[in-house]
Amino acid sequence: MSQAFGPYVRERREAKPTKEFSLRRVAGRVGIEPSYLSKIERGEQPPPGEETIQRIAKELGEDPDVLLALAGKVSADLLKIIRERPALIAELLRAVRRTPAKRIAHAVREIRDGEW
Amino acid sequence: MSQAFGPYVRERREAKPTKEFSLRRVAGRVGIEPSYLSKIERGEQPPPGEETIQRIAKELGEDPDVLLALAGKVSADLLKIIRERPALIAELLRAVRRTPAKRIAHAVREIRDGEW
DNA sequence: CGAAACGTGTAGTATGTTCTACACACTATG
DNA sequence: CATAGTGTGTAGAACATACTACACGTTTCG
Repeated sequence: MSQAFGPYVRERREAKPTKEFSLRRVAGRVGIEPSYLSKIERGEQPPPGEETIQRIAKELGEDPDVLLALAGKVSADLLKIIRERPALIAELLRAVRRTPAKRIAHAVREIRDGEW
Repeated sequence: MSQAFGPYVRERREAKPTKEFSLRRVAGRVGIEPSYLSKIERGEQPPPGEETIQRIAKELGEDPDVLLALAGKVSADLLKIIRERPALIAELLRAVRRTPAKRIAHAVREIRDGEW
């Protein structure tokens, strides 16, 4: 669960063209110790907490949900959505487990735009 | 988050007609210390871990997802479903956030049975 | 009435999570 | 070449999570 997150972040960060994305500067803007980010990127430490991951995502222009998933986590706001109607949403999630992306996207459109 | 779980479990357990549902016996079958269950039911301790909640749910015939929600948690298998396709499922969940239950149930049926 | 079962109080413990602080050796640059 | 910046190593620490072990007084019931 934690071996994918670090290297991915490193790769994304190093893909940036400017010197503004040195490990130390990114760590500084994210608000963590450089040594901590270093260990995380090399997978020596497990991924940081959600808030820190959100800031890393913003900093690197990555999708927070994807980054959180790589860290084995799920965004707190999604958890809240589930907890508000657990039986219903659990049913929905288990229904989409093996559903092709196309079909889910179609359902999203229907839900949003109203299908009647 | 934790003040609802305990009392709800207590109420459900005490609603059982037989002596097989004494705190001690339930704790025994669930595999935890009676004093621990006692404290949980009175909200003196936070809810137990997911596995324990699952066993309590089974023992009392309750919906595990609902019990987990009362404990401020979400089932690990649902988290896995999200983590497998984070962007897509996150979009789906945020789309259903304020959608009436009826409409979600309709979408579930469509997803399951195929709407074309 | 005595033993078994009851619920609860007290006192811990093991493990995981999420970080900080600082020193070090190397590299790039003005 | 001095200095600023780089990534990393070591050593922890604060806090949360998820429990156990056992003793105590009370109630139930054969």
